[in-house]
Amino acid sequence: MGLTKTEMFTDLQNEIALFSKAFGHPARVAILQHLFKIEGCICGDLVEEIGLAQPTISQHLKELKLLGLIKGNVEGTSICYCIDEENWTNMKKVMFQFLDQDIDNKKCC
Amino acid sequence: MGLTKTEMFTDLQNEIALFSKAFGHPARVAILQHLFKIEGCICGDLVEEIGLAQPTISQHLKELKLLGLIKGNVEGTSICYCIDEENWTNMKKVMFQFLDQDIDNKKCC
DNA sequence: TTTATTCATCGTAATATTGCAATGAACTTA
DNA sequence: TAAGTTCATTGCAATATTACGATGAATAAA
Repeated sequence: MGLTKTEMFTDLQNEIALFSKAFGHPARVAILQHLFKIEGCICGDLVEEIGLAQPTISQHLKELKLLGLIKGNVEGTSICYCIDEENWTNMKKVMFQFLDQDIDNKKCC
Repeated sequence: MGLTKTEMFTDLQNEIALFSKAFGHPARVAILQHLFKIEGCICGDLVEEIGLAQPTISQHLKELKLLGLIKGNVEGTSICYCIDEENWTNMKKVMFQFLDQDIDNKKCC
């Protein structure tokens, strides 16, 4: 029914899923990569950089901001976005722990 | 329109998004965690373990298999699933490179 | 004050995802 | 062969996501 049954899962599992969902669209990946490349803030040229319409970019930025991965500061008529270092570091810890598991399934398969 | 414009992005960006999408549902996170915990194969008890209906689990397994993150071997009437180590390692490389960027945005924000 | 710029929000259309009942396919066992 | 087990597939309903035109809010510049 398009409705994820979050109550059946642990907080950690839901957290991993939420972070992953944020990275689950190439536009958001591109936005984040650009923010890293710029090494600082980005004020305005994301629309040209990515190539989607302005409301679409704005929507993607909103999602990333809601999750806390980026933050935005008003700067005159434009807004300045950058990675939220602290939250990014926390997210990394969670994701690394999930991804970086070693496995030894010689038992079968 | 619900339709991602993949052609606007690089192969890497799309790849990161696809992997992330796979982790973007807590049921798939739980399935993968269980496969790691078991340290080998899992034949059948995933439905009880997760708590969703059998067709739903089957569908999630299919997605993970399609991406290559897990593989399944027929074993009598049941099927034995386990992590595909090689593909998992490759995925890790891609995801780590994306996630593990250091940033120094003292310039603003 | 008027106009321009920048970005957010609203509304809407289209596609995607999630979940499950019903059913089917393949194998095992009696 | 008949019945049981295990898992995949089909079909459907409901919700979520993506994208963008139109519009609005806030500020800057003329």
